[in-house]
Order: sequence, then C-alpha cells, then structure tokens
Amino acid sequence: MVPPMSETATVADARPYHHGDLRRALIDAARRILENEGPGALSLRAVAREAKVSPAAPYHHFKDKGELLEAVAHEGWDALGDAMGAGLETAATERDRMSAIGVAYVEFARDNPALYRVMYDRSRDKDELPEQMQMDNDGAYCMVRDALRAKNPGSNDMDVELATIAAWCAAHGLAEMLSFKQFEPLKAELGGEEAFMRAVLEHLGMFAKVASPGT
Amino acid sequence: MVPPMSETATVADARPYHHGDLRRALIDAARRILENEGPGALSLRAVAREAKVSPAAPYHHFKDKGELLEAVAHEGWDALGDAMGAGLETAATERDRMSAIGVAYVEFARDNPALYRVMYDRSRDKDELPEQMQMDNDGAYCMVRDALRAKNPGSNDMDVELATIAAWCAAHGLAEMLSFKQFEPLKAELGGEEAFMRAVLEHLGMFAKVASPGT
DNA sequence: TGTACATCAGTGAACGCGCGTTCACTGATGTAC
DNA sequence: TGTACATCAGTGAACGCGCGTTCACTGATGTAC
Repeated sequence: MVPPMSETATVADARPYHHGDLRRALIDAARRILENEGPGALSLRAVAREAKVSPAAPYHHFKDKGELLEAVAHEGWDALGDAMGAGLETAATERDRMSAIGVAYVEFARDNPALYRVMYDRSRDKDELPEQMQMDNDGAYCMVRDALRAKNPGSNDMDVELATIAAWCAAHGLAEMLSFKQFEPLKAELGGEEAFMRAVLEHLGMFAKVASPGT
Repeated sequence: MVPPMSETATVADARPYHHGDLRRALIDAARRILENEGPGALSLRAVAREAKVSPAAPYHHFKDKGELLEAVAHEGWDALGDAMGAGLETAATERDRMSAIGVAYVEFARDNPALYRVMYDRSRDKDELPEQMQMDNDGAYCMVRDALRAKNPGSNDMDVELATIAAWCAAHGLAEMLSFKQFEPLKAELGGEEAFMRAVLEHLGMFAKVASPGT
C-alpha cells in the first residue's frame, strides 16, 4: 500500500514555522476580509484565521487591534493617492484634471467600500486625517490643490484652499451616496454610473451660493 | 424602631411594573447612549440598561436589534428634516435658502454625530435612503429641490435633480469633514465654524468642471 | 359591582458565541567564539 | 567548521467579557358575563 504523501513537508507544501513576512500577510488578509465580508467582520482573530496563523501571532507584529487597523488604513490612503494620481494622468487637458481626479477618487471608494470606510472611521479617533491629507507634504490633498490652482490662475491662496476642501467634501459625499439604489434610474438615463458621477460633480456650481467665489 | 421606607412603593418612587411607553423610552435611551458614548456602545443590552429594564424587555417592542436601530434612524431622519425646515425659515431672501438649508444640515450632523452615523449606516445596509429622502414625497430631499428650482428658474428637471444630489453630497461630505482638527486654523482665520462652512459651500462652483451646467 | 380569566408587558436566568488579549511554551534562526 | 546559547516568531490553551437572543415565569391590566 502506497502511503499517502509523507507528513514531512514536500517542497510544494512547505509552510515554514516562521512565516517570513507575517506583517504583510496580516494586512493583506485584513483587506481580503474587508472586501469579502465587510468592516463588521474585521476582527483580529478573523485576520489571523485568514492568514492561517494562531490568534496570538499578530501580537508579534502589532501592539493591538488598533495598530493593525491603523496599518490597513495607512495603506488605503496610499492606494487612494495612487488611484488619484493615475486618474490625473488620464486627463487630456488641464481643464479635465479636476474631474479626472474626482472620478478616480469616487471609483476608488466604490471599488473598495469597506477599506474606504475603515480609512475614515473615527472610532480609532484622532480627529485627524492622515499624512496624505495634510496641506504641506505633496500628498493627495496637494495634488487636488495644484490642479485647482492651475485651473483657476490668479486665485488667492485662501480661495484655492477652500475650493480644495470643497472638492474633497463633494467627492466624499458622492462616494458615499453613489451606491444607493434610488439613483439607479438616473444613472440609466444618463448612460451609466460614470456619466452620473460626472454630471453630479458638474452641478455643484448650481448649488453653491455664489457662482464665482472670490469676486 | 421606625421601619425604613416601606417596600410598597410610595407615590414618588412608584415604578409601575408596566412601563407605559417603553418603546418610546427605549428609543430615547438609545439616543442618549449614542450621544454620550458613541455608536460603538449601542447594544440592545445597553439600551435596556439605560432604560432601567431587563435585557429581554425590548423584545416586546422590537423584533430584534436591527428593528430598534431602524426606529432610531427613522427618528433621526425626521429630526434632520425638521432642522433643515427650521433653517429654511431663517433665510432672509430666496437666494439665501440653499445655504440656510446647507448650514442647518451640517450643524445637525455636527450636533448629533453618532445619530447621524447610525442613520447612514442603516441606509447603507439596505442600499436605500429612507422615505424622507425619496424624490416624490415632500420630504427633505424635495425641500432642497424646491429651493434649487426657485433659485434657478427655467432650469430643466434633470439639472435640478442633479444639482439636488450634488448639494446633498456636498453637505454630507462637509458634515463628515467638519470636525477634523486640521481645519481649525482655517476656521479661526475665517472667524468661526459657521463662516468656514459657508465658505466651503460657496467654493463648490470653483471645483465644478462647468460653472453653469445646462448651458 | 364582582369575579373569572385571557392577554399583555415585564423579569431574571441561561444559552452559546466570538471577541481581544495573555501566558507559558517551543521550534527555528542567528551569532560569538 | 562546530557548538552553545540568546533571541525571535510562532503555537495553543485559557482568561474574562459583553453580546443577542430565548425561555419559563409572573405581575398587572382589561374584558365578558
């Protein structure tokens, strides 16, 4: 009788006692859980399970659950910044830059809804946006500001700053609204979700109290 | 020896076995917990505790925890609609209506942050905004749409609809951004939080791709 | 007006669950000599 | 090159906890006659 595959690991199923890069694996596992099961399922134990490791193992890499969440959120902000940068590249003209960034932002949120929620989740709260969102470090926030400055030459700094914040608010709001069912007829009428997104963003001026701020 | 206050309840501390309106009391208790301890603390048991009732009592009024949350969220939407209506009343001129509603919206979210989160969490779970947000029932959504129609006479229906959604997105985004610490210097510079809110909302047009949609 | 009885709205104990975290441990790795 | 030993990164069992929910119950209320 041929014995089943020996217990001593073959090269193929070798799972060394030491993982190699468990930290990385845990963050990846967390993202997998987020997207497959939502933020409610994201427990430390679930992450360990997903990474095929004991419940205590993560503690060699993260002080506690909060620190893991922090790392996941940090990667999320990086990824969002990358997505916005990639969107910017697609803009044909300078005038298109803002909407290209906006569309990239909203699509990122749509495609990574649970991650996006973790990023903004205040329960770990510091009442602070991450480094990528600071006003002075060439992060995503500055990318938007630069695009706005280019689009509105001659605007004063305060106006550009406020418009940047307004843009971020609008994109965030749209990102959270996009998936509500009641907009589906409108999306269909406009020819798809991206058209809907652009249409909403283009109508912001109609809502604003003053069409040309700073005048 | 004078016996201590009789076990048989005096009029003052009469707590009848039957509560009278436990459903109401549970919803109020939930709101108290939300604002004092945040959404994370909102368990059915905590609500029962807060209402000074056994953990099983709520089941005579709500099928399960979800149904209680639903009731809390429903009241939240009503309260938000009321706040927006009250804001509308304060608008001196027709032109001010939109910003009056917007300010009222954002202030409601600022003053009831945990309730506000529950409202949108429940909606997101169902992929549906509540009745107050439907496009055809004289709710809060329609209030915004009417104000926009009045402000932009002659606009076609689609433009008004899209601008309404844009306004809602902007207000929601600002509501969630408002309390981040990094905006504090800006608020101070502008002379306070309300000035900041108005300034951000007024700058939306600068972000929009097209200043006058529909042209 | 009294009384029997059904119904309603509570109680309190118990259930099983998954959670975050700790602990003593052990296997694997790296380093000093 | 070989060996002793410190350190690192895992294991697996256990802790106490609060949770949602169920259950048999009981006190209070309302109704029929």
